[in-house]
Amino acid sequence: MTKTSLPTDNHPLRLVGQVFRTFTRIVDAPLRDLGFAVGQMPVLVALRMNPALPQSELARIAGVEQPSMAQLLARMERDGLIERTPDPEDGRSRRIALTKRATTQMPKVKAVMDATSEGALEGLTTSERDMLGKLLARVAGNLERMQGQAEEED
Amino acid sequence: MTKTSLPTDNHPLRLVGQVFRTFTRIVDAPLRDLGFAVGQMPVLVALRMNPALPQSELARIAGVEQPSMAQLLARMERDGLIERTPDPEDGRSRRIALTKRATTQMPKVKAVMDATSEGALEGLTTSERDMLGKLLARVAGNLERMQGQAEEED
DNA sequence: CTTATCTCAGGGCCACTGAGATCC
DNA sequence: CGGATCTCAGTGCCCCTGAGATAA
Repeated sequence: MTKTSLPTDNHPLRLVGQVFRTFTRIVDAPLRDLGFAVGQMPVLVALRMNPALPQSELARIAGVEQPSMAQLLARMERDGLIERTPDPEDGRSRRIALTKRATTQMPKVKAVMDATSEGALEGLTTSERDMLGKLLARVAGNLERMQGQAEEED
Repeated sequence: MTKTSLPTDNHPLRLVGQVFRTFTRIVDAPLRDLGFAVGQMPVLVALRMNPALPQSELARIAGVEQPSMAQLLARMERDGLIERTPDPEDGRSRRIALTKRATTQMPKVKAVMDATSEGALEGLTTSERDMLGKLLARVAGNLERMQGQAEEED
């Protein structure tokens, strides 16, 4: 029972931060070797499911402001991961798509992510994994709701 | 109803990232109003439990390199949150301690963190919270182990 | 004219590596 | 002399706000 008093926080939320940071640190080097970065994952996933999206939509999906997404996409364009082509139907907008090179590399990216995820979940049964996913989804839902409410209070 | 969440990648790990980012975004503003930042939380918790630690120890606790911690502490010193005093027993080292002002503000910081955590966990029963904590702890343990192994492979 | 989309400019935080200075 | 501790300098990423330009 000793355990240098951590009476203050039993918050699972602290653990979430720790898991996130450690995961990021582990995955950072191999992704960098492939020419990718951790922050790009939401964009990659979105573009794999939907091959041509406007910047505003990507910002919405990733939950960041537009200039933040613009900057992220600028880095990705610089690194040859995406292409921006004019939207024929809207002169203000440009469609974002993965380059051939990025598409080719995607399986390796996915392999890195999957292998690390599998390592992280090692020793958990299928039903435990399922439970973890469901609990996290509920927490994520709560937080999204809280964030939405905060935005209405201008 | 477009519903951005096509269940292609169900990794709980993706959810962890989402939870972490949303949580950070929510607490960021109120903490900033109090003069604190999210990245300082590990330091604050460590210093509240142990009132005078060397920089190297804080870096170890937070799991970052020394220059990263030095920079974080420089910002905290600039903002009047910590003080560095010479270590009487080791001329190379300086002891880091919270300022009176920071100590005074700590309850408010804790209140923000606790309230947001509670909101995030809303609707989860006690046993579900417990389960979530235990599963996350196991995942965190797996990742720490993986990170340790990676470091041995220079 | 108003609104939406994107760009540009500038600021801040947090992480890293590499190269020292200083003390044990 | 090593080795530990911290500083300094430079880099990169990702996020923000505010102020435009341009097209719907």
